[in-house]
Parts: sequence; structure tokens; C-alpha cells
Amino acid sequence: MSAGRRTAPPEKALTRQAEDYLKCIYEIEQGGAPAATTDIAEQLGIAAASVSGMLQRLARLGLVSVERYRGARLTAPGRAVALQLLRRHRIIESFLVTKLGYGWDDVHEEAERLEHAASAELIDRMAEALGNPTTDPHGAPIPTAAGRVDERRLASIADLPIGARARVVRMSDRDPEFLRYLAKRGIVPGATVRVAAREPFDGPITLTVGRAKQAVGAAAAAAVYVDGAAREPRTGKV
Amino acid sequence: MSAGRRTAPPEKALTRQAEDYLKCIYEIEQGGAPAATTDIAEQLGIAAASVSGMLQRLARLGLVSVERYRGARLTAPGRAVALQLLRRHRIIESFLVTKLGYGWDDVHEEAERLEHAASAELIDRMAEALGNPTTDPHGAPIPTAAGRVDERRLASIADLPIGARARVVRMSDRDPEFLRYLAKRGIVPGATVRVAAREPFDGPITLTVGRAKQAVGAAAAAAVYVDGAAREPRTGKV
DNA sequence: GAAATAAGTTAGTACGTACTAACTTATGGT
DNA sequence: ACCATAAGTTAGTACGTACTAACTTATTTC
Ligand SMILES: [Mn+2]
Ligand SMILES: [Mn+2]
Ligand SMILES: [Mn+2]
Ligand SMILES: [Mn+2]
Repeated sequence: MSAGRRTAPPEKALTRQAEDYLKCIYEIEQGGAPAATTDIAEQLGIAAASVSGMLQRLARLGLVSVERYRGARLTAPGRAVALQLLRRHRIIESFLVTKLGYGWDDVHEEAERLEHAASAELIDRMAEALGNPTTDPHGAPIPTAAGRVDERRLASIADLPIGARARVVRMSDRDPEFLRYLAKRGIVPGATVRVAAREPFDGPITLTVGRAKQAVGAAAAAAVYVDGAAREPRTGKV
Repeated sequence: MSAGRRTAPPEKALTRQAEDYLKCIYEIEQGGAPAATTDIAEQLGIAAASVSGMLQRLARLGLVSVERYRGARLTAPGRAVALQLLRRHRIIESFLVTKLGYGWDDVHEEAERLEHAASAELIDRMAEALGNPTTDPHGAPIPTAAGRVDERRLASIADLPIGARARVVRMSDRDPEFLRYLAKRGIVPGATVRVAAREPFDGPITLTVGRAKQAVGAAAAAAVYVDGAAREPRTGKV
């Protein structure tokens, strides 16, 4: 009861909103730059003015550092909060899919709410029941209880040159429709795709998935991440 | 998508607080009288003035009817909300105990938060995974998805005359300490107790539980509910 | 480099929730 | 019937979160 990290003050529980802002900032920051007000606003479906206000509050709590007109970055404590939330989110999604028969295209919203209500104890029990998985149903890495996570930046299908072959490892989980669209075409984590053709000017990309050929838009392709991108070996045989 | 009850307007989701007030009012009302401001305040650990304010808001939403200086009663819609919340709470408690190894003395707080975040879909899936149980780990009846629930008023141990034998069916789940205290004495749902002695003036009640004799306080006895209270038959043999 | 546009901030408003302090109503004991 | 006390309400304050409108700063384009 009296252990606890020295760096952590009493820390009155954060609100659902504050937590979601931190997670959102974390995700935007993974792109490299600080999180811009408008990007946060758009992601969260909130007016930019409201974001300005919240950023000041989060800064006052020491969770982000804001450079006026420049964007926000998580501080170490803010990052810790974001990673714990991400862990909760992803374990919940995994649990819902594996233990309760949810479709992988249908868990995000539920997790978006439950993540704020689930205790660390519950999350650990779920994780254990799942055998401590390291990725969620969309291929996103699950941070450990200690806050470690794989942050490698992955290439997307949109980044692949013609002829490249790659394994799908992860995709954006925001839109169930999008996930169903992909799944219907065999584009799921673990699948192997090959870039058969690319139209210029962000045109459609033609993929070989299994035996079938699929043309997908550039935006869709940019939301599907791959691992081990490789040009087709000349002696190519899959 | 366009079905829906005629009586139900758009119904912007209620807040966690509003839901908890309704549940609390429901529980107090089970005692027969309207829920008094102070009782609600005490149950929720909130100032009476705050309760007055919230009751007006709930009344404006048509969820309670308030008689000034007299207390609040749920309306039909308010009652429906309370029962759905109760269903969520109790199914969550059951799930945590049965599927995730929680102790029955340790689930209430977790459920108190999750109940506001879990969708009807999630609750139905949990219920199904449990075989649609009709009572939670503390013996409380679980309302159906349609909002039906067993509201029989049960006698408590404190109501039993000397010599009576009864089956424990339910107990208050607010205080984990209390539940552990009871469990340690064999007083759990399903157990049979016999009243061996009673001190007057709300004094302790001596129970026979299994082979052992236990003296419990009147307050504790009043929080343990029993079914099939019966005087020991003259030819008594357990 | 100045004007046009985009991005971001502040000011002012609203609502829900909670608090304390001060007041009002109801009730029970004599 | 009266009054002391308990119960309940209102008024005034605070904070978090969100909004729109108006303004300011940064960036892009010519
Ligand atoms: Mn998700
Ligand atoms: Mn969320
Ligand atoms: Mn409970
Ligand atoms: Mn609750």
C-alpha cells in the first residue's frame, strides 16, 4: 500500500477525455512531429478551440509540453499514461475477439469506452487469460504493464514499389467498414501481398493477394502496414 | 435501425452519475417509501444539496418524479434505466468471478465503473458465456434484457425468530471486508443457518452454521437475506 | 516581401456536477 | 400549539468540457 514510484504524486484520476487526448497525441507523435492542434481536433471530432483549452490543462498537470502555435508533445508522465491506456485498449480488444466472439472489425468502439473503466487488475487478468499476447487483433503491439512497447515505424502498402512482396502486420482499426472491406479482399494481419501495379498521382494500387488481384485506393493502402517488404526475387516463386 | 419504442425519444446517453443516481433510487425505493434526499446523499457519498440539484435534472428528463421535501420516485423510463444498469452490474460481477477468477468480495467496485461503459451487446455476450445466470455472486437477481426482475422482498437474518432455520440467498455487496467476514464464518449464498439465540435491544444474534456457532451483530444480520425461513420442526433434525 | 490563407488562440457562453453557507419546511416531543 | 432539531432547498462558487465568434500568428503563394 505504501510502495509506489517516487516520481508519481497523489495523481487524482484523469478523466476519460484527458486520457483520450493523451492517447491521441501519442499516436500523432508517432508520425515524428509534435501533435498539432488541428490534428488532435480532427481525430477526436472536437473543435480546435476546445483542444487549445484542454492542452493548457494537460500542460498544467505536467502531462504535455505545449509550444504555442507549434503543437504538443507528451512528457514522460503523459507518455506513461498514454501507454497504459493503449495497453488497456488493446488487451480489451483482444479479449473481446478471443473470448467473447466479437468480430475484429467491431471491437474498437467498445474498447474505446471500456479502456477508461477497467482497472490494472482486470487488464492483467484478461491478459493472462489470453496468454499475454503481444499484439491486438489489428496487429498493433500491446505495451507491457511496465510501459514498454514496440515503436518501430512500419512501411505501408502505399510505400511499396512495384513487384514488392510483404506480409501484412497491422492496420488502422478506426473504421469497421474499412476493416470489413479489407477482410473481404483477404487483406488481414498475416496475409502476404504483392504489388502488381501502381497508378501514378496517388492512383489505385493493384495487389496480388493469394490467387486474386485487387485494386485498392491509395488512402486505403496507406492504412495497411507491412513487414519485411522485399522486392520479388528474380527467380520468384511464392 | 428504425424500430425503437414510440415512448423513447432520441435519448442522449445518460452520464455515469445520472445512472448511478437512478440505480440508487431504485434500491432505496425497494424499501417501500420514496427515496429521501439524505438517503441518496449518504449512499452516494455526496452532499444533500448536490442531490437536490440532480433530482431536478432527472425530473426534467422525465426519469424521476420529485415531490418537494418528500423524496423521489422513479418513473417508468427511469426504472427501465435502473434495471438495465442493474443487469449490467450483476452480469459483470458474475463474469468477473466465474471467468476471470475474481473473488466474490472484490468485484463490486470494478463493476461499479464498468457498468457504465459496457454496451448491451457486450452484456448479452457475457450473459450467454455464463449460461444466462439469474443471480449474481452475492445472490442478487439479474434483470432480464427485457427488464423483468424478481423483486420479492426477502427476510433478513435479523428478522428471524429464535429457532428458525433458513437458507442464505443474498447479501449486501458494498463492503468487501464485510463479505470476507461473512465468508469466513460460512455465511455465503446457499448456506443454511439456524438462529440459536438472540439478545434483545438489537444485540448479537447467535447462529448455527454447519456445526459451528457464530455470534453476529444486528447490523450484519440485517444485511444477510434468507429464503424459506421456517421454525425448526418439533421433531427437529437437520 | 506583401497579401492571402491556414492554423491556432482567446473571449464569452453553456451545461453538468459538486461544494459550502444560509435559509426554509417538516416533524416529534412536550 | 410550539419549538427544537432534522431534513431539504436555494444561492453562490468552482471546475471540466465543449461550443461559436472574433482575433492573432504562421505559412504559402505570387
Ligand atoms: Mn482500437
Ligand atoms: Mn477512449
Ligand atoms: Mn455489486
Ligand atoms: Mn456505477
